[in-house]
Amino acid sequence: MRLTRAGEYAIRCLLYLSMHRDRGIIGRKEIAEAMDIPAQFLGKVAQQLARAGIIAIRQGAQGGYELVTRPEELTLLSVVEAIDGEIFLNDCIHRPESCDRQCICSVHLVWEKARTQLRETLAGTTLARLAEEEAQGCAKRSPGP
Amino acid sequence: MRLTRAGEYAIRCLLYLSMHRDRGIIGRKEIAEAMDIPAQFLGKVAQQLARAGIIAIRQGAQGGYELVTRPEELTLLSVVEAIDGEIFLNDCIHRPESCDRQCICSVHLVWEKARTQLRETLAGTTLARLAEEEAQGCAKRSPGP
DNA sequence: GTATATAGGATCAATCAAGTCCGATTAATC
DNA sequence: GATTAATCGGACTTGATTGATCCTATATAC
Repeated sequence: MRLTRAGEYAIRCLLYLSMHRDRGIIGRKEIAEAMDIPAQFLGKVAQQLARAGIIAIRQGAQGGYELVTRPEELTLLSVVEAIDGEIFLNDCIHRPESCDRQCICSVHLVWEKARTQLRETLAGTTLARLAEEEAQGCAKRSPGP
Repeated sequence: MRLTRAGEYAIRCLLYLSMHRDRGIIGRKEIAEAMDIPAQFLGKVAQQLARAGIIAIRQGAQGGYELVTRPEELTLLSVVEAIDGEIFLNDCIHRPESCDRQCICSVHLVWEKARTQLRETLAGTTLARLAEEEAQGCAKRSPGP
């Protein structure tokens, strides 16, 4: 599973919104410029985030995006899966019907384990924590638990 | 990082070779038929495995492929990386120059951690163990340590 | 020398990623 | 209410990648 650009942009956008939550609605253009995201493309990404219930979109003048999920409850996993779909590492696990071989299952177990680990790692990281670490600056990082 | 078909075929091929190691050189056609791999495509995959020093290829009549790495020492990681290249989950980690943003590093740490976990899981699985589990049949699996 | 079998380069169709364009729509403001 | 600001959302483009297949060259057993 590869994190696409769209997924990366989604994380950046939400990071910005998390760090400026007190300001409410923030324009797409501001976010795009601050976080180096093509503005039009951000529009696409934002639509998906809105459909997933992560942000709210306000159209018209003074419109923009607003976080409607608490950053403490927003995990990287939900962000990535809202954009790129469910994480899977190979076709056979995602679509069992694409692989009718019965005896590769020992291999599948390994991939299943790897997938679970990956999802748990992403599920264990909240936007709130990322925003906090960003605010502290890059010099003072901690790898976290 | 997505396991490609080529990677899946490589694993199947090596699994077959591991389970029939005593027979030495085995023809491409036999492997292809037994493991449901397009024969021509297996040729491409085999070339990469040979370049990585995992198998030896014998041309000509009675030619075929032979395992030259001990299955006990052959890990899923080395197989996958021989075929699909080094595992990475996003561009920014693979090519740091593609992302000159300084303050996404807290995010990068998470991806780095996930990547390391994934590689360790794959590195902890040998072809020997997979072959053994295959031999025992699917009904009697154990998730492993 | 002939039959057998892989090597390796070229090619191809399908899919996907990443992004752009543009008319439609919505909302604030004068 | 007209204007202006801003996003929506579908169509489109471009480039890369995947998953093959075809064909000629080459190597080997017999």
